[in-house]
Amino acid sequence: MFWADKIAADVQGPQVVNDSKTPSGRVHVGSVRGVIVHDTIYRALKQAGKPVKFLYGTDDYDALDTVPRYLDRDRFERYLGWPLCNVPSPDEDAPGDRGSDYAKYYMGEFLDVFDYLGVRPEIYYLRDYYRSGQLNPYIDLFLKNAHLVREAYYQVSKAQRPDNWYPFQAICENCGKIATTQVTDYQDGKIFYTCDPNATDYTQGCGHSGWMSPFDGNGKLPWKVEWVAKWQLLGVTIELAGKDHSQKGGSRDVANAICRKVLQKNAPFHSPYEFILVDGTKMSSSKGIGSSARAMADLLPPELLRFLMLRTPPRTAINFSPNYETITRLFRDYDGLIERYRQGAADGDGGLAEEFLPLLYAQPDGEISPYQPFELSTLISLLQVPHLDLAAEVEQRAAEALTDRDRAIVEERLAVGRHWLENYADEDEKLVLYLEDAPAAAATLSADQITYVESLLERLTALESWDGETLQSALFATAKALDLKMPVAFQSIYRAFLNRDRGPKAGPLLSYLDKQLVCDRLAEAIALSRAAATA
RNA sequence: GGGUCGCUAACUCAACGGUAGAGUAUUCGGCUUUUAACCGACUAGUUCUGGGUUCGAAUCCCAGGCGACCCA
Repeated sequence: MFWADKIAADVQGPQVVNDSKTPSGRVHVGSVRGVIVHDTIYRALKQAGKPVKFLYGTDDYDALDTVPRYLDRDRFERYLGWPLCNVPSPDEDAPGDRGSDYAKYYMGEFLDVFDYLGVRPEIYYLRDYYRSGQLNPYIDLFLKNAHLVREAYYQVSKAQRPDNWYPFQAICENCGKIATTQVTDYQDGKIFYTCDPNATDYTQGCGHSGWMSPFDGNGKLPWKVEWVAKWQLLGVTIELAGKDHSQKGGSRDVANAICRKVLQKNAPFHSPYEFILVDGTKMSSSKGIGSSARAMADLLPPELLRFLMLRTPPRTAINFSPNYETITRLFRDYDGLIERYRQGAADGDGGLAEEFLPLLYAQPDGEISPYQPFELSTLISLLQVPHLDLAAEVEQRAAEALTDRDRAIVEERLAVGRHWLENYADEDEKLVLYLEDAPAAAATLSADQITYVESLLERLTALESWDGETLQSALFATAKALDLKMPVAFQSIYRAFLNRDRGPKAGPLLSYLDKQLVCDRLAEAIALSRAAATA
């Protein structure tokens, strides 16, 4: 059974799936996994006919704890420690509500990716629940039961809290920071707090202290406590967390304990999900282009990005880096499924065969619409042949006449190929034409290949026109005349010009080059190979 | 130091107590316009190691190794 369906099958009654994100800056692609995992569970529940809501929260009362390196440090440093919803937007003229504040700005960016991926939860902003007073009862409850919260922290994560520690972070009335305040008393609906200069290592409190109401947005519950309050307020029944939070004694563990102790009920269904690794190591947002969610959405069509995230069960790490190998494999796997689906292998016992479930859940709109697949690797290759009529080439290679949908997919794949070549391809993954000097492999032709190239040279010299088709014919005719196998013949060309054993269609490739250069190079390859053979 | 997850064919992964499979790569064969394409076939594994449970273990248990990550 597919992992999401298994989760869906195991729960009873109406479900509320929840996930959330702290919009502290640009979001890297690892965060997309949680989004897709929850969305897939949501879809599986719907598929199973169970009543379900899907919520996604913005933790915008969290403090700004670092200025991302892509922002102006001088401008934002003074807001360190402030709730994200009170920090100004990096671009105050941004459209919609993105100009209003920092949280809305970065959440907006992330939500663009949701939209792209067809993920449509009900979005909420924690600031609204704090300011409107909807969290007041829970704030009161946890402040009154501070001893139980301390106990949970201690028992689960061995974190000692002093007896006068209260689970609340006030927004300092004097300096606006939420990260620096410590609450040491709660009486008659008021907290006593101090804005401690040494509370954090990234910003200083102002030293202010006083009594204040903790309600209506004057501050927040600490994260692990807030989690529990959210569950209760929203009726959450399913919420997974990244494995960093899911360790024994980790934040989820603590939250679960608080839930049991204070609310005396079980926490929502939970399961950890793994990270996305790049070259076997965790990705970090400081690695640049490959890692941002936006960048990945710019490279991959939505169904492919979804497919990448959901075909691997949540507990297994996904290895992904945008190199030739990985990217072409992803498309090949996806297209392979599409092809099998198209061939009518879709029906299983009483529904879609299990192997197609990842395909189904990968569709942003929930409908699989098949097409005639084209290998991305082929298209990438074709893209690099100068002067090639791509549309005609694809048309000609197609097994069946192309439909409009097929053409649209090919166009999309070509766009992926171009984008990849421009932004991700290493030099040795690109086709490099050796225009100046003969590459090393030019000296490695076999005796047969030397004969072939000699014969080819004669034929080429006699050619009147220099177009791709004519050249392609000449290459074939020469091989045929010598009764040489095609791969062997063509290898000599690729070695002489590309320093590799295989390459794209050779005729158009050579037609791009000057005739003299081609002839000189072939002669040079013969000479070099002969010299190497006698040496 | 403690913890979580993982280790299966050359590579990426599947099988989750019942004959270890798939894709890719390799190899071989086919293809008179095909050349990073297509078609076909073969090959591919002490399931990290060592113990244990079981009629039966890749699968469950214990110990160790390696790797990634988390917490201190």
